[in-house]
Amino acid sequence: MVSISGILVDRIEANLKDEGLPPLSWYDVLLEVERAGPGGIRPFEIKERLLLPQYGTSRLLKRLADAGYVTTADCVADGRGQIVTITPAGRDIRAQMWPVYANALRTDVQEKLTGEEAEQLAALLGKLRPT
Amino acid sequence: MVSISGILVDRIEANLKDEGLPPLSWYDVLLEVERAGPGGIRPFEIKERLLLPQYGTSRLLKRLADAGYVTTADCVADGRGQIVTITPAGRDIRAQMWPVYANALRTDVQEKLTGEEAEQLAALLGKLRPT
DNA sequence: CCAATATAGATGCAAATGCATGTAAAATTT
DNA sequence: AAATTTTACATGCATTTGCATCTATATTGG
Repeated sequence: MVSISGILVDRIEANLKDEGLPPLSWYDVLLEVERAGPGGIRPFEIKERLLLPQYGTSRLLKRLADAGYVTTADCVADGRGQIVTITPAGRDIRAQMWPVYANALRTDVQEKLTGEEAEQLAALLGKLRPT
Repeated sequence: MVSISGILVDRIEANLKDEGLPPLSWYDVLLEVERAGPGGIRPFEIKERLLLPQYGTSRLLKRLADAGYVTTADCVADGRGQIVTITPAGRDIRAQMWPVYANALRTDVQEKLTGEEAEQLAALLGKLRPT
């Protein structure tokens, strides 16, 4: 990543790697799956919410499943689809990632921005997020 | 790219691709090389300014050279190093990329932010940029 | 009901990236 | 000035990404 605001993401990635934790994209997916609760979530929903390409979603989920962080089951309501649910290990690793995520933002960002500026930034970036 | 502000970058990338133009990273490097003027620039300087990994810089420059957008020559003052300069074709392609870049920002960003907000965002992101 | 089309997901192949390491030429140390 | 360390850049290998395409099920139109 180069240019503009990739800096934030790069910092978080670097910190996660230093801690021996998975990349940020895993966090995003795990969060969606965890939020979905026991009913699980369909891969295409993850794709839509995270704006990931279809093949990216497919492979990310494969890696998460291989790592034991999610499980996938055939969807009874739709023979084409799957239902993804989080495992205890998945919950656990996401919990470990969260403070690194937050700290990377707090440490690196607050070094250069005031609290008010950080809030403004968050708000502005939030507005950019496609609906 | 997922998360936070990668959205901006993704949009620009998508627009560049639609126009059949090279990726954003090429723009960044070309801009540095062009700015350096006839004296050229050393790869390690590009690496430092763009926060690219060393191997990434090396390969990016190779692709740019293969595409005919830059030329590399041995550095007389330092036997280890090189001097990179832009070619007319390089200047040209960067000029083609610029409006796409700018428009992607203007179109996608200004749809959701007021002019004032856009300026704030640029200022905040600028502050994050490591020196 | 059948044909055509759309949707969910997987995957082969090529290109890009990350990591570790290699080579060669400074710069520094003693 | 010889030995050591640092700096500049390249590259082999594994992982990841992008693109195109494939399979299978669902939906829609006649």
